[in-house]
Amino acid sequence: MSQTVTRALRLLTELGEGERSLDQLAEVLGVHKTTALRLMQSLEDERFVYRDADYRYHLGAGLFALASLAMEQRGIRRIAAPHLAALNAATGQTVHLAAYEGGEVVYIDKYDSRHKVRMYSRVGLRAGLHNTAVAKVLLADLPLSERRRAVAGIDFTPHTPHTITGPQQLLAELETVAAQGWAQDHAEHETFINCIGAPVRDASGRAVAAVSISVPDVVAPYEQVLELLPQLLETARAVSADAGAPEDRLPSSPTERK
Amino acid sequence: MSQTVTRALRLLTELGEGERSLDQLAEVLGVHKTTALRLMQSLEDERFVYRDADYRYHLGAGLFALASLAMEQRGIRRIAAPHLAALNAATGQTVHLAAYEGGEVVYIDKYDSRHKVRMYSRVGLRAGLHNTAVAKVLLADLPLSERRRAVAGIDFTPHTPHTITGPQQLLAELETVAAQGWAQDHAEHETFINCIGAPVRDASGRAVAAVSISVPDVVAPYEQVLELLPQLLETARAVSADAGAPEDRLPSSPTERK
DNA sequence: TGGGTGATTGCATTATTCGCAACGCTCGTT
DNA sequence: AACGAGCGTTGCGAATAATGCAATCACCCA
Repeated sequence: MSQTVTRALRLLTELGEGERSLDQLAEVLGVHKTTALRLMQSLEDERFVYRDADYRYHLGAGLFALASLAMEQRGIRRIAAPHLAALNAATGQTVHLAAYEGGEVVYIDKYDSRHKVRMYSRVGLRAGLHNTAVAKVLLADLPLSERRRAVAGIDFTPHTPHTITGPQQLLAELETVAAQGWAQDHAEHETFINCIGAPVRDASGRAVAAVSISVPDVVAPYEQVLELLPQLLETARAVSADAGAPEDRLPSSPTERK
Repeated sequence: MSQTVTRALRLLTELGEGERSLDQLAEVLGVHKTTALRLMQSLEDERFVYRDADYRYHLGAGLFALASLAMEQRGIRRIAAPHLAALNAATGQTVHLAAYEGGEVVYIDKYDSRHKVRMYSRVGLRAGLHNTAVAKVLLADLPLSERRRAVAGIDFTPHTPHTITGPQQLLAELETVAAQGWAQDHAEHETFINCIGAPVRDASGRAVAAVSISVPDVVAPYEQVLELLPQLLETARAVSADAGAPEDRLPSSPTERK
């Protein structure tokens, strides 16, 4: 593990909070400002940061370029985009696209609700593995060994009275999810939000992403959220089809839950 | 300058091209794979990269998170988004948003043409300083000293017969641009593409970004592109107004060129 | 003109990175 | 079932590259 790289990345993360002077950055790392300077010079050289006329550092265009390449590499995002936009337009609700990556589930796209209530989530952030619909969908599709491993690492701190509290319970839930082809988060993450999620499959038949709709209580109660299920499954089906998923892995009509 | 950081960033850039194995990455740097491994471990720790089941490295979610923060910090991008989308929808042409940053001009947003012809540009990439409409707009707004400095650093390699070939010519052109409130690229970058660009100002009155429309010859000739000028200026005006630009810095109707 | 803030550079010290070699793991082959 | 190739990982001395200090420079304001 490289101390130098870790420091440089921490500086980048710090800049994510906003512009910083050299002294402020040195302070963050607890190093001499000379050290911070040289780290920043390298970052500046590669255009990951730039300095404005006041010598303040900002995140730079190199980062954009890289991020936009990364996004393109996730072809599923581009394929999904029009379908997600349509779903967002049709339902007016918050729509997320998430993927499994190295033991965690991260949001890779988001379409905001047309209501004032905004969700606390952002592209690049992790989704809770045991209390979000997208994570359940993705975990449910993993091979059993990896699924167990992922579940074993979860911190089951309850966020709400409905939060799943242990690995056994989650594994059982994942079986249900796998069987029915969709997942829900019934006030498990936030007391006032319900979600439903469905898998998106590519040509390999594996779930490479998950789509979800999130609805706050104030907008619609739980029962009405379930009524959106057909639209969600249809969206997931359309995206999967565009991604070349085999016919027999496409979701059919919703099945009864439990 | 930190060798370690530079290497780590080069690895990230390499991953921008696609997934890579550890050996491939070590090869790129010309170092022992142990060295590459430890750099990557640090990057992985901070979620800038992740490894798939085959131990191949990919760009990771930490990068997305950071880039999306960086985008948010550029408030102008969010403010401009609906107006750019509208301009793109109304004209059907490629629309760019660019900003000046540390001596260069970079694209910070892009809306694709609805025609098959796609432009070679991408969010995060640099725009040529002497052969693009957006750069002319932004350079024209700089204080004279900085403008001269920026112009001094330009490589005036001609791309087309129309490319501006020297600093004097460019500085003169920038005067024109500043006076008329918009810029053009008349086949200066690519023989078959014409652009027009206009400044977006914020509360300080400075040009913090530039909007442009790019049109390939095959879609419409130069003269027709100029007919889009009122729409472009109106868009720039609307974005500037939303960004709190003072009334007297807003563009008025187009003036005659030269 | 002078003092203060903040960035930058030269240099000696040493912590940190580096490459090597050995180990371990997985997978495909015989 | 044993073998071997291919890759990723780890332990450890060698030495390179990062570090902090102090001095210098550049700029702004009183």
